[in-house]
Formats: sequence, C-alpha cells, structure tokens
Amino acid sequence: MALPLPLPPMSYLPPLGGEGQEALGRRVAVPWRGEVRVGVVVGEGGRPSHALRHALAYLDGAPYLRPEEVLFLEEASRYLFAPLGQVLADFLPPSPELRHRVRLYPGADPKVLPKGLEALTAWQEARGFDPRLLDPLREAGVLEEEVAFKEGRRVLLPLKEAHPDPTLDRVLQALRSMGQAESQAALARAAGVGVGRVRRLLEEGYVGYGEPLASPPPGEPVEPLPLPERPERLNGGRFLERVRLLAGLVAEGDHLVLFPEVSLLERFLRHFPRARPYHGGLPPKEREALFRAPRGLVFATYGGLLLPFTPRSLVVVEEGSESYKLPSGSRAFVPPLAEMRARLLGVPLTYLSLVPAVEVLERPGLTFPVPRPRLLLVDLRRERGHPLTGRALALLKQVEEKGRQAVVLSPRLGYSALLLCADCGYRPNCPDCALPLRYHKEAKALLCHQCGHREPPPPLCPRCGSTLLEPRGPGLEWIQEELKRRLALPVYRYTKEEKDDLGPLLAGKPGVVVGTTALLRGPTLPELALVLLPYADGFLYEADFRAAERYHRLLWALTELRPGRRPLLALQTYTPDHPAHLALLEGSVEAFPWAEKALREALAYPPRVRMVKLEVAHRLEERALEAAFALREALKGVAGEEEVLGPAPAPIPRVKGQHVFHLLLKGSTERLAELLSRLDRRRFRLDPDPHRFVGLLED
DNA sequence: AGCACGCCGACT
DNA sequence: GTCGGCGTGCTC
Repeated sequence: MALPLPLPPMSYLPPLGGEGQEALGRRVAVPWRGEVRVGVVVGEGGRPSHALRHALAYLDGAPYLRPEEVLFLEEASRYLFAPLGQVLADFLPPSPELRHRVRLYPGADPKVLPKGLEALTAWQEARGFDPRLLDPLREAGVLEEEVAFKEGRRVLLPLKEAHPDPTLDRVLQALRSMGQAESQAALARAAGVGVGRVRRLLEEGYVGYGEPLASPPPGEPVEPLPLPERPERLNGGRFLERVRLLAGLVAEGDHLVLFPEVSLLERFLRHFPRARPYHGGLPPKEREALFRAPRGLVFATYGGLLLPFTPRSLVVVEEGSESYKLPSGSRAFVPPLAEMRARLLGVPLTYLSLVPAVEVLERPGLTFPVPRPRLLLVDLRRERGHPLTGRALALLKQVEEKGRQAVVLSPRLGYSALLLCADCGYRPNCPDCALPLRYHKEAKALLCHQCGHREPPPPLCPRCGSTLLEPRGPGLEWIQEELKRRLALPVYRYTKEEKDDLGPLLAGKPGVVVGTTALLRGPTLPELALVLLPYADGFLYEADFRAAERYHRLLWALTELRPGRRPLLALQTYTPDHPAHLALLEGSVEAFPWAEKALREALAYPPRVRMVKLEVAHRLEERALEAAFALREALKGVAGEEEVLGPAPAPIPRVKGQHVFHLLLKGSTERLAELLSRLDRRRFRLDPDPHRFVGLLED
C-alpha cells in the first residue's frame, strides 16, 4: 500500500471482512502514525518481517488504478530516483475528505475505555478524539470503525420545464436560467421568494439534488489535417496548422493529449468540442469524475498521465516547455514520463510543437514551413539611447501614429534596475543571497527578488561617498516610465502578479503593454504590430546549458503572439549574430536545436547522458562545502572522473541565507541508481532532471 | 515527510 | 542545568 508521501510502499493486512477480495489498485484507509490516511494498494502477498496492522476499509468498490498504472508508478519511481509514494503524491488527484466514525464494539466491556472516551459506547465522529487515545483501542481490537469518502457537494437542479402555479413557476424558471443553485436558500434569495416556495418545488419533484454540472465546452471545430502515417514529431507550421494536425491525429477514439500549462490547453480546447479537459484548475468533483471513467479525447496537464485508461495514442504538446518541470515533489520533467507511459501501454506517442526540443530531434518527423519572422536586430554596441534606443523609440512612434499596439518584454522582474555607483562601480547586494538588489522605483526601495529582502536605497555611495549612485539597467518599471514619458499611447502592465485590465486593447484601442513572459499566456492583442525586447540578452544570461535553447524557443513563441499576422520582433542586443537570431532570420525552427544538439553531444550533456543534480545547502558556507565534498568522497573509487562534476557553488551561491553547492552526476539511469545507492539521501536534495540551476530546490 | 530520540556545544 | 541544532532511525 502506497501513501501519497515520500515513502516506499508499506504492508497491511486486509480490512476485517475484506479478506480474499481483489485489492490491487484499490484505495484503502489505513491507520498511520495515530491518524487515518488514504493510500493505494500496489501489491499483494509478500512475507512480512513483523506483525502487520489491518487496513481499516476499502474506499472504492472497484479498483481505482489498474495494474498498468501501478506498473507505471513503479517504473517512474525507478526513473526519478524517488520513492513510489512520492510519484503517487505528484500524479494522483487529491482524495476527497474522509468521514470516519468510531465506537466500541457492541460486545466489548465499556470498562476498557480510558477517561474521556466514555462516549464511545455509541457511534462518534473520530475527529475530535485524540488519535493517541484511539490508537491503543484499535490495537487491542475493540474499536469498530467506519470509513468512507464524504458525500460530494450536491446542488439543486431543475427537473421539469414548468410549474402550473405562476409564483412557483417563476422560481423554477429562475433556477433554469441559473442552471444550478448551491442551496435552497440561495435559490430563494435569487428568486426573491421565501425558502418555503423552494421546498414546495422540491416536495413536488420539480427540482431535485444532483451532481454539479460540468462546465459547458465551447468550441469551433477545425478541419483536421490528416497525415498518411503517424510521425513521432510534428514541428513548425502556423498555430492553426498545428491545431489541425492535432485534430488529424486524434480524429476518433480515445486519446490523451498532454499540455504544459492550462492556458495553452484552453487555446487548443476551443477547437475541439469533443475534448474533455483534465487539470488541477477544475472543480474536484469534475476531476474525480473523469478519473473514475476516463474515455474519449482527454486534454490534460501532467496529472493526466495516471488516468486509468489505455488511449489509442498519446500526444505531447510543446515538449520543450519549461512548465513541464514539476518544481517540487519528485521534481520530474514530464515528457520522458509520457514516453514511458506510452511504451508501457504499447501505444504510439507524437510530439507536437513549434520548435522541437533537442531531446526529440532525432525522431522521424515532419517539419512544416513557418512564415519567415519579421526580425529587427538593434545592436546595442552601436545604437545610442538607454533603456530605449533611438531606433526602438522610432518604431514605437510608428505604432502610435498608426494607432496600433505594441508589447515590450522584460526579462523577469529580477532584471529591474540595479543601483550602480558611476564613480566606483559599487552595487548593493542582498545580505542573505549573493544577488544584487534591484531598485524598485515605485516602492522607492531596494528589493532582493530571490528572498524578498527590502531596504531603503542609500543616498550616497557607501563605499566612496559619491552622489552618482543611481539606477541602471532596463527594469520593467523603468521601461514603463520611459514609455509613458516618450509616448502618448496608454501604457499597460502585465506580469504574473500584476495584470492590468487589457479590455480597451482587446477592443482594438491603441496602446503598449509592458510585461514579462506572462504575456505569452495572456490574451491575444488584435492590433499587435510590434514586439520589443529592450534587453534581449537578459534572457540569455542564465547559468545553465539550456538557457540558449529556451531563448530560441521564446523568440519563436513571440512570433506567434498574434496568430495570422506577423508583428515586427525588435531585439535590442549586444549579440546580434547569436545563432538563435540567425535561425530566425533563416526562418528555420530546426537549425538551432540541431546545432545545440551537436554541442551537447560534444560536452556529454543531456540528451547524450542523463544528468542529475545533488544540492547541498547550509547557513554556514563551511558546512555546506564540507557536506558537498563528503558526497564526492563517498563516490571515490566508485564513480569515474567524468561521472561526477563539482562540487561547485550554485550560480547564485547564496539563497535565503543558505549557501548552496551543486554536484552533478552523469550516466545511464541504472548507473545513476548505483551511484546514488552509495549516498545517504538525507544529506542532499535531488533533481532527477535539472533544467535550471538557479535557486533552491523546493520541497 | 514528520516525528522521537540522543548527542553535543552554547549560554543564562 | 537547559536549550536548540543536528544526525539517525522509523513509519507497516
């Protein structure tokens, strides 16, 4: 039985009265450290080395997971170097709440009840009793327990068309126009009548309780673009062409389509009336319902991988997206798991994306022609003007004159202005992280974007006393202000945290939006004519080997910000001849990934070998370094020179008051498992497929 | 993960 | 003498 906790499976005896029943894949309630928790049976039999406890109850009539899903969990656990329970925790939808009642077995002597538990001669809700008192009774076998999932939330639904009584009919029609009501009182309020009227309708059978309605799927279907053969990857094309290609791949029968994030899933969903969404944003009931009976065309985020059905095929959309990386738990990167799932189910898998990930390049596939981007490279080594060069301003002026729209993209808030001394080069740092503090003009404060540390800016340079201490670097706020100063256009802001109402823009009014990459997930601007990156290199200067691949993918994604038309993409950059730029000028989505792949081959980076990251962190640098070297030491004689990299300080060596060191291990899954088995897992955190090297791993 | 236990250095 | 951080073992 596996609990959704970072633990390997544990053994229990079947629930009393449940002996001999099929158990594999069923959910069970079990006593766990004094409380009751929900787990899934992942195996049967075995020879226990100690006395086992009884599970309390099966929670489902039929298995919740099939043997196929259990096998997948086992394989994924091996692949991710994570306990099976961790994988379960990552992929299982959250369990509904438990209703747990207890009493003393009717035959038992009430004298066994300790003080305070006398009430247990009758059924009682288990919560409210100290689990530490209940557990001994359970152990002694005198506690009768009843465990089941709580009844789901039920809503009021109309059952008939009309009611002869006009007053009651008004209430009925109110419910019909609402679709459903939370409660009798809610309906009465909405209809402006007393609850008595609603109760009458209920008694007469005109309304009744039922499951909440699923959200209605809108959608204008597209003409499918069928292919003679099913390729393993499909790239390029326009967005709508990829939608049509997908429609061709999943034309009939059961299919599972994975998306990196909900916003992209919904963009596709508009064209697939047949598709059912499955993701964390759905009401739990809806999600649960699909999990219990998955079929048809399912559009899902990563959790869809555990849906207990065998689709005809799997499609992974935008396999290179960073959003496939789970930030916590097993820290899995999803596409390889999708591949594993398809292999175990014996069904084909297709990657569908604009720019192929380096990892999938070698698969047989099709790349469709892409409209050549309109790219303008502004060389910051030659052009004057900061943060906006003369050329950039001229472009913005054009947008203004023509009454169009522009997007100005800043590389995260973290790159907002730095406070720099023009005399001595002094730059204030965060006392807890080894990061320069960012100057936030609106807040008139220096902020650490990593840990949130905040301090007032010094009036003079603390090092040389100069008055020339001022903000430098094109931060989002600075750019926003500069735009407001130079343009008559309204300026909007769009970040993950702060989303201005873009209503006027969506209605076609002119304006400029300043934002982060959150803009890629935002609404489509109908009159978008210009996309400007005032500091394109900011996206490139990140300390990991995938930074360039990400940047290239970002540029291509920007060319699709306004499907159907091609806004001008203007980049202010110190490296105009970067291969990613050349690839766009060439109009090739594949050229850069191929070059990148060759580079990775030469350096023995993924995908040639797997790489895992071990992270050691401590408040004291000495201790962190010591622990990191201890890991290296433990591998001495076991691992070869080329299999271990580091320890090295993390790109940002101090985060949240902790000094961070990394150790990288390279090799096959089996080899890595062997190396990791030599190490004490409590001494480090593991990332089984690192994509970024900045920051601390989350739990 | 979360908890108990024991060790050890630090400090009122 | 006590407190808190840290390593270790364990959960069925």
